[in-house]
Amino acid sequence: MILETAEDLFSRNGFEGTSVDSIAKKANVNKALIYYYFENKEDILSSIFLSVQEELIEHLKTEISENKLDVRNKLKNEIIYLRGKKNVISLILMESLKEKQGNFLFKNAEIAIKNNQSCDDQNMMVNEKIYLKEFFTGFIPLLNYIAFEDKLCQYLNCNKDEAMNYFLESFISSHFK
Amino acid sequence: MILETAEDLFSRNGFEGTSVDSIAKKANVNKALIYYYFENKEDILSSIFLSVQEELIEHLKTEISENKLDVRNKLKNEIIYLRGKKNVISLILMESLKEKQGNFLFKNAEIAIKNNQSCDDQNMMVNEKIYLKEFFTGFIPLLNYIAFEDKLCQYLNCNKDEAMNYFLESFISSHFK
Amino acid sequence: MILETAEDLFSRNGFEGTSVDSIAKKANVNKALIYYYFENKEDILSSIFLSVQEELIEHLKTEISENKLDVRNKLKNEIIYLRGKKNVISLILMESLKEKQGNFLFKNAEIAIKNNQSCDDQNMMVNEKIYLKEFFTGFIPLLNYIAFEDKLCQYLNCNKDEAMNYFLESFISSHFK
Amino acid sequence: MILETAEDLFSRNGFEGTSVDSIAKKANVNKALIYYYFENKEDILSSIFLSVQEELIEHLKTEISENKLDVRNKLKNEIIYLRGKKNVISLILMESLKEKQGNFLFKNAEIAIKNNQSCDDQNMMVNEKIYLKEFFTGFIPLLNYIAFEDKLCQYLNCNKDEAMNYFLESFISSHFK
DNA sequence: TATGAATGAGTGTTCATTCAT
DNA sequence: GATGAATGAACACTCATTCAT
Repeated sequence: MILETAEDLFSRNGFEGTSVDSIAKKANVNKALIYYYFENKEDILSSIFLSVQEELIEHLKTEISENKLDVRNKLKNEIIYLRGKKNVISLILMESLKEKQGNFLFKNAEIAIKNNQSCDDQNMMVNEKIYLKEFFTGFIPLLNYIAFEDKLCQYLNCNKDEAMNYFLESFISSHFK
Repeated sequence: MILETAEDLFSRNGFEGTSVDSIAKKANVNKALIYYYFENKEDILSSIFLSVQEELIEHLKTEISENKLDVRNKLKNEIIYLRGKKNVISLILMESLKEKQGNFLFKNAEIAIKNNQSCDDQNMMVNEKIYLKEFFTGFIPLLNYIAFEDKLCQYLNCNKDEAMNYFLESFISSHFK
Repeated sequence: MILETAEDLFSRNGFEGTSVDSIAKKANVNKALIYYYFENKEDILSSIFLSVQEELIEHLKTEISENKLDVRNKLKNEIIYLRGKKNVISLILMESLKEKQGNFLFKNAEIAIKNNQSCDDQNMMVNEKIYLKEFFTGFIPLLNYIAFEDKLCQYLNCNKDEAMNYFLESFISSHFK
Repeated sequence: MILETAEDLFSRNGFEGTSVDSIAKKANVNKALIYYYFENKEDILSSIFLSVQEELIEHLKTEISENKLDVRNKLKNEIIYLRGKKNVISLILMESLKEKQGNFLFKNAEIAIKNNQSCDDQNMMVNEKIYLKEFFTGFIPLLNYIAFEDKLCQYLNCNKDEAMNYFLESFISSHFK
């Protein structure tokens, strides 16, 4: 409950823009209790990141098995799945841009890319070239789509399904030439 | 000087992660003087965003004129230009993900996309489809490359020129099929 | 075990500088258990003081019996004995200087002085004059020597035996003219 | 004003037993203002100690000049002078007993002892032996007398002048044999 | 006895902002 | 323009203490 609330607030206002007080209040727990479970505010963030990573690994396993679908439907399912992770995705993108942050985003991209690689071609190594390609034309656009979808639909005054279809079309035609 | 310092600190630590005190100290000005020039902390951020937008418009004008170059060299020049704007790009990406933020990123993308459009085909409207395509397969990857270039090169243990070439290659082959 | 740990931490960091948490952690007991044995934090301190007083009385009894030794050797033995009580002595000196503290130090001095008096001259009352003399030229220098011995040896860069001998010499020649 | 108040509260309740809040309240200043003048709570303590040391050095200079008086009257004047420093003396004694504290007490004792030495015998070095003698039979009893005078008079139910005379008598006869 | 979880009030410290000059 | 001083509210974090089991 604390972690869910923290994730929500962090993703809305950023890590520094969220007070532990506000987490406590929204999660309906005593502030001191938060410090009973977490060493400090940073530890809350780390815990969120840790559980995301575990979930990602778990998710990638299940993904491999549903091989029957075509690319478009696979991606559609992926987007629907990722929408549920919108908050944490925004948070990761946001915090990864800061100086102090570690390589959480890069590491997770590596995990995901390695996983995809192993489907297509078992022998291919994840070298810099592949990493950069997958990262900037696959990973980043996808995560940013999830993070910006709502706001952008509002800005463009279009509905989400339409936007998703347009995004899918251009993403597929660009990423899987 | 104040704006430059603020831009630097905001981009490193985020808006909320930066105190007006720290800006004053680093810019070597009295803290109260900052409040003489700016209404409040938010106003500093707005001013940065405003000048970025003006600069973007100016930049897009000059870009049109250098039509002699091929796509690759045009992009290379663009990346070299944008590298000088790394801080503010990180800042915009970072802050645009927050709830309270407006549509600054979307507006600037629109300006840039319209500009590009007008080169290729003056009559084509910037509809949702085009916007989404350009935004997620052009604008976002490019800005994220600028923002993450240094950190990612460190993570992958490769040099910037190599990384840029790989990025350019995959960006061109995906974005300009 | 709790009392020993508390004594140790109180003497190092002072009463207010020591948290019940830190006592529990260092004593390897549950924090709530401390409150099962002691009413509150103050009660821990009182218990320490109480047991010190009991020990003092016991100690003074045994002291009388070993009358065969000369002053110097008696004092030497006393210092060696008191060294084992260094922590609690520091604690008493420290806390006795605070406003809220009672007369624990004065009372114990009285007990000790009365005891000494009764050896020399049973009929002599412990009047103010004697008390003040014994307190400030006997009790206080001795306890402070115990409390400061280690730190002072480090400061003066001398060894403990040497320091003790010098202390004994000046203490005897001043206190037992 | 802040320093005076802090000195007062620190000496009553100890450093850790005094909150910055309480200092601000009693000194009638905004709490944040305290942090405008001092880096942190420790810095307040250091500042007190620093000014004490400066005052001590200044005081020792003036002391040398009034050579006409006999020992007893000199000491009496000294006690009257030190009474005005009662708070800070308690504080120093108290804090010096803690683990984390530096050698402030020892250093000041050294300054004072060196000064006295130079009066009596210019050629005599302040070696360990002299230091220990002066520290434990001179410095410590005197400071403790100042620190405990009031409380002890209350405990013994005697008046201050009487107590001072008794103390002076035993101090002189022990320290200046 | 013993413990994990919980809490209200407090801690030191920093914040954005203002004011008098 | 420019500054040192000032402030109330908030900050992250810890405290002594309690409760349910």
